Amino acid sequence: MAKKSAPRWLNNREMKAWRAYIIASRRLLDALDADLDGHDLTMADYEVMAQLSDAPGRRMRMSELAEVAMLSKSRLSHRMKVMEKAGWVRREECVEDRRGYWAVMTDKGWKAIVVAAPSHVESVRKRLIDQLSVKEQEALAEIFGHVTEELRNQFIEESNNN
Amino acid sequence: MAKKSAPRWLNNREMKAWRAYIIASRRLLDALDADLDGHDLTMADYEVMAQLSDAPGRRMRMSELAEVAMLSKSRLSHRMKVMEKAGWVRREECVEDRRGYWAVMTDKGWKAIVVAAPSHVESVRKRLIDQLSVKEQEALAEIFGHVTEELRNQFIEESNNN
DNA sequence: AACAACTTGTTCAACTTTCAACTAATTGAT
DNA sequence: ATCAATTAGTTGAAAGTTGAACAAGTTGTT
Repeated sequence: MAKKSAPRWLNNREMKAWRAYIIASRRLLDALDADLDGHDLTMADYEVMAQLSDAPGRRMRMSELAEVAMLSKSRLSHRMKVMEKAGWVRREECVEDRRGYWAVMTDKGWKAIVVAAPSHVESVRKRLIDQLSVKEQEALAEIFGHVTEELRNQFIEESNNN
Repeated sequence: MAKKSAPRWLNNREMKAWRAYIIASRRLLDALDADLDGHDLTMADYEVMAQLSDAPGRRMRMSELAEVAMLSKSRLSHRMKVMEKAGWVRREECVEDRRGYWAVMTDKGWKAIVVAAPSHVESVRKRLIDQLSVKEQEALAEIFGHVTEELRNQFIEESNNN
């Protein structure tokens, strides 16, 4: 991020887009988290549980789970300890690669996510999705799909330029 | 969030919009934070400093600062302690309301934000704004402006229905 | 004037997240 | 086969965040 030339400040339109996005996102995430509160879940934990419940056999390697839930391995490790204590997941040694572990969703965990999911989806609808027209939903997918893709490219570039 | 009727799951289009948004947002925020790392700032601290630098006299009441920077009072209080130790801000007793304090940006803080800002703006451009067409920027502002407004309405409704 | 209700801002303790260090197992090159 | 390099995952300490409790000041009502 070294700078040479004069900074290209955001013009009025750009600033509006950026501020609207950052403010709404913060508030939205707060609201969604608050809605999940009654289920003893945060968005991050919900994401872990949701990903796990979708995986074949409701089990996934720790690393892969960290990846898809967008958590660091360390963070996932700590959260798993908490969720394990709550009886929602369990860790099993991995035979194929004896360094590794399987994160496995328990029946209790499955029941918990089955109860939480409808209310969470309703919350996502109410706070975001149902507020948007079909066109806007499509725009959202298009815009942010592109942003993710570009972030990935930039990450690769930056890795190479070391 | 009490549920009665069958859950209205997200259809394919809705799911795409939601997932694209949540994934990109997480990655984007991570990237922006990483870009700020060299300036010893997080996004949250940057926001505090930016708001303060915009305020008349580069000073603002703690509560108002917490409000505009979207932090809890408690969190702001803690961050201020850290930033005060770094010499970027200072707290002054408030004469008009003797319960209160002014958060005041120091010269050192001003210099720090003046250095950080161009690089942060460049980062926001590169990761988001410059990736979007004019139409997309306008769509973003429109969509998320509306989401924030609606969140506010919902908050008021929910407060009344207690 | 009295006092309840509210607001400002801090603090403490519990909890969460980060970062670097670490063990153990696997991979790849010679 | 050996051994350096990489990968999987955990840990512990430090830093950050939350939420309730609190002191002190202000406001509004009677």
